[in-house]
Amino acid sequence: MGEFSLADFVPYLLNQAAEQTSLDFSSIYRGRYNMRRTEWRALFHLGHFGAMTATDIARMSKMHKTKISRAIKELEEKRYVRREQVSNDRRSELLSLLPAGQRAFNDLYSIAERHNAQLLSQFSPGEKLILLDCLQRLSKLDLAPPDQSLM
Amino acid sequence: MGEFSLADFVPYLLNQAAEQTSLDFSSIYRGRYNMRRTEWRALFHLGHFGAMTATDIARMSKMHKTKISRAIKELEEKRYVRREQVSNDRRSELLSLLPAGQRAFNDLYSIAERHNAQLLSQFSPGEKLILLDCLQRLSKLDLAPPDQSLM
DNA sequence: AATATAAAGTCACATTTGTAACTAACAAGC
DNA sequence: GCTTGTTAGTTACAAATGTGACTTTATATT
Repeated sequence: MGEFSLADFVPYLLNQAAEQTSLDFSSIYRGRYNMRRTEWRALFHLGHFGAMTATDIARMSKMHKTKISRAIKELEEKRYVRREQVSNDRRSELLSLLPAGQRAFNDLYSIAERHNAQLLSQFSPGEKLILLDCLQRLSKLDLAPPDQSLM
Repeated sequence: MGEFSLADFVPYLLNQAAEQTSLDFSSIYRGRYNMRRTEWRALFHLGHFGAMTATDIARMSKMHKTKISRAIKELEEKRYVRREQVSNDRRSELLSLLPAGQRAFNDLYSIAERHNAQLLSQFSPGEKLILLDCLQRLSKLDLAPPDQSLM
């Protein structure tokens, strides 16, 4: 590798890009639904992957469990999410979207989709493939759906 | 448009990747020099680009000026940075590294370099080129608001 | 059964951040 | 001179976050 510049420093670049790309979208879920980023993320997981526990969300999103706890509390007060005792383990609560939460998710999801498409539109198909693959590898995402049988 | 997954949502991926990749490095500048991330970033800018004002750092790093202000205050108390009245405009202060700051920068810079090389080592040369190029384009992107009617 | 260990989730406290108001210095217009 | 507006940087207060302790429940060992 040749000369090392700030412009080639990956964590820095990722941060800059993350700031830049999430700015306008955050104003939307905040303005429309008065949601914080952690709430949007939790809602996204529940809407996209279906009902799961707070621990599942924490594992998949890599957010700390206290952040999840607070986000869920907010979403519950907004009547977006409900808790259920579903297993024989009374410690864990299965979270699922209520109608209002489902509507908010559908709305924001479609906006996210368009926003994402717009961001990616500047890249060629080959660049898109490599970019997404590299980012997934860098983030070491654990996107495996929750396996109930393991719990 | 095909199936849209969280794993393909660029702002989300960027955030995850940014968190993941800056984690181990942050423990270094925190453990060795008791610096927060904003301090490290400000120090990085001063070390890499040379003396500049707080406003310059804010503009280049896209951090808010209050964050910069607090970071500079900390760096000044650690005797890493000094302020100078250099122009005829007495509002602005030129910031530059003091010897201890320069040493900290050199140390951390070389670690960042190795850390970066290690992060990139998992990618092929072609992937590296595309990844860095895409990230640079994403971080400089100035998107028009997708839909004004949303506000 | 009794004990120890661990997990799900919450709470309390301290740190960090965002927002808006603020001071001080400049700059333009009248 | 005097406004009016702008910029550099700081401060104060509110909001968000990280950390660790805590409660309750489950599991493993003896």
